Amino acid sequence: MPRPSNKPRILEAATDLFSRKGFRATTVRDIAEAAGMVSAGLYAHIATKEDLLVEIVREAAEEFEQALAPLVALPLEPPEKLRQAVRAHLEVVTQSPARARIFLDEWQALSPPRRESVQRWRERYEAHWAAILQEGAEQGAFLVEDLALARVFVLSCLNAVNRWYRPDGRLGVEEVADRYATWLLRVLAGPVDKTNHPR
Amino acid sequence: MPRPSNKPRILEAATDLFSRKGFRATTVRDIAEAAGMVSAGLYAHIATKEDLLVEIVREAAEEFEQALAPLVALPLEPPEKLRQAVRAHLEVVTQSPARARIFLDEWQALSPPRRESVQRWRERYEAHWAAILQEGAEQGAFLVEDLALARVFVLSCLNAVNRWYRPDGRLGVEEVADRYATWLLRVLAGPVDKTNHPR
DNA sequence: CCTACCGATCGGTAGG
DNA sequence: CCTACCGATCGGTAGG
Repeated sequence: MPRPSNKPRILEAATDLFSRKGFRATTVRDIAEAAGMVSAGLYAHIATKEDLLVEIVREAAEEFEQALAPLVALPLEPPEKLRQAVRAHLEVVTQSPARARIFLDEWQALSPPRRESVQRWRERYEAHWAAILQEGAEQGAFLVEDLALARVFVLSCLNAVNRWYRPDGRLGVEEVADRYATWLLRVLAGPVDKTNHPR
Repeated sequence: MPRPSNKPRILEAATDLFSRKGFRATTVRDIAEAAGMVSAGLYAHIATKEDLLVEIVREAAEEFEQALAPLVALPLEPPEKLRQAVRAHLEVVTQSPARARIFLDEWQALSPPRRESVQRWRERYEAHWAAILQEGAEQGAFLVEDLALARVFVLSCLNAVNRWYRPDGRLGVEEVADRYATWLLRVLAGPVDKTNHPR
């Protein structure tokens, strides 16, 4: 009978600590204690503290990827696709807040060789958003002038939710997603000129 | 004749290092070297490394405050006031990027007693934005349903510019400010219902 | 602002 | 996964 490894406990402890205190401010002794062992015991499961951070970032990247990728291929009207993408992203951001925070911010503590692979994961995820916006622009549903800037704008708003959202707060994630989607669709709908003046 | 103190050099070095590497990853030896002295020499000017961070956050808070406060009292139409506020905020964010980053993020490395005064500076600044939005709502120019959420939304987008803006990039800060202001005004203009269907 | 230094703590290893 | 430990580095001080 294989008894359960404690690796998941270590990852869980590190995720919580890295997200709350930051990678540099977290010691291997902190992690070991939270996982119920002494610091030397960690090294039966990991090679370095930095590997732990990479592994958490990878988990988080997969979580974002799996939330969004299926949606991108769906045959939806662009506004509805955007609305569902906003909801999917915010669900990850609010329901795995520690992992999400590490994917969004704390990966920057990695040293250059490992940063680059993380950067590729991030670019791959952002490419899904580019595709959603591109599709909306091609179909004439999104009239925004600068798609690259619009993508940055959209993801800025959404990612920041990770910093302020609290599960016991005034708004649930569905409410935030609905309002944010509505607002972002106003941005993407393009200039509204009720008087039909030429611009 | 009072010769010029090296305190400004220390602050400048610490601002650069804290913003690039983070507070925890920056050593007092790093700062001293960048300021042209040995680490013990720092302590002729400061009491602790943390004091240095507090001082930088205070400088940054003042810079944001001085950019926005005069504007808030001006007799401008709400959309124009918002546009000018966006520009003022983004100018600080892009022209003092290191200081701004410390005001926006790195202050969280402070331990609880000092964090609280920083939090008050931040709340004071955010109150100006609340006032701008409130005024627009009262005058009927901004029709957004949830002013508190709108303020978070607006500041999220604007603050994130600090993370991606590069002086040698495709867009200058004026262009980013103009487009962002346009987009945010679409959000704040409220629902546009060209067909006059009831909602 | 420098030389010299300190106690604490860091990430990680040896050996079982 | 533990006991025992290591070299490096940390923020900061003494004394001038």
